[in-house]
Amino acid sequence: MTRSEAVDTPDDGVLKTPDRLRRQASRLLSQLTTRSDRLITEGLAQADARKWHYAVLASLQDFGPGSQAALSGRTGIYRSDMVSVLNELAERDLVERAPDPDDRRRNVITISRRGRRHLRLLDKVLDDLHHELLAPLSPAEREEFLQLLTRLLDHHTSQPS
Amino acid sequence: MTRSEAVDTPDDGVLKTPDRLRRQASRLLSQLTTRSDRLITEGLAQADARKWHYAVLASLQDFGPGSQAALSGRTGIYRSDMVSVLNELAERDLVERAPDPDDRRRNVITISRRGRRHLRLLDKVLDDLHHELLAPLSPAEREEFLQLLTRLLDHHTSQPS
DNA sequence: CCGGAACCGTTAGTGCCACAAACGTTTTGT
DNA sequence: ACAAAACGTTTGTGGCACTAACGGTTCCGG
Repeated sequence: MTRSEAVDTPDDGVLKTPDRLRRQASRLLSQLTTRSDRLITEGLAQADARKWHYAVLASLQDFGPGSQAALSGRTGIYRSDMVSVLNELAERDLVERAPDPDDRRRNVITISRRGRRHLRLLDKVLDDLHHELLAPLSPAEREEFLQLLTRLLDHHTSQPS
Repeated sequence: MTRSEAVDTPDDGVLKTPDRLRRQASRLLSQLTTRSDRLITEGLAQADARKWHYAVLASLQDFGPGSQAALSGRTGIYRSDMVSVLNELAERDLVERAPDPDDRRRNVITISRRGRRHLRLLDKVLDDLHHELLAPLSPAEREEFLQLLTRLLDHHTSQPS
């Protein structure tokens, strides 16, 4: 009978996480984002895509051709990382990368016909994935959730201090 | 006058992000989490801590000493990564790591007096940081936000399929 | 008109995080 | 008694956000 606890500590806290952790917004955010990222990444992988592909294609579709720097600005992807994203897109013939005759520093990126078709597919795939991601929320709650996220993000992107 | 666009394209979309991206929950989540993580990481760094330190210390305080595997379960930190976290905590004398005489596979991790004091400091620091993180939301909205996050996370941790 | 500053795409590399694989040691189940 | 499992540890992987530096090009001020 060396086990001095088992009586008044009914072995409850085996896998339990402290409440202070459970209620931390930062922790909830990062854990949920981990799940969300995995969901999206795996879903897009089945369409031979990564989430950045979608961002670039959507930006091209909605705002027209642009330089890599412009795409970086629109999508938030770093220009360093943009290179390999465009390599992947170009090698799948979803975009065309051509030197800009007016400014020989630049490449002009254009979405192709296949790119447009692929974008429609990805739109559908992502729609389904987000349905799965937000499954437990009612339509009104989803809207509320997006609003809260947007407000928080706007706040922290405009005044980073 | 070779610039053939500037007229009917009033240079609107320079930094603009497509609405489909702006309204993607997964994207909002990961962007906000990036900001949140940076905020927390930098804030904790000023207290010579990382966020995992807090998770481990809080778990020890709330549920008592435990093996590294138990701490992994409580905090969600992988056992591989737990090693270096405990090294850092032990080298700061915030926890004690001793072999378990009853099961020589295990180490028993115990929070120290200094650890308890440090945990109180971190609690305060994190409280301030979360105040900053959630600044744009009213108290009711913060509660709503936490609820939504919790429900989503619970849903995706219980049934991962 | 010329020289430096700024911009462009690109390469390489950093640090953090979630996670997987394998290993020696020790304990457990049958 | 012997295989299976658990434990702590080391090492490695892949993704992401981000920095630094580079050669090439264009812009701008004197």
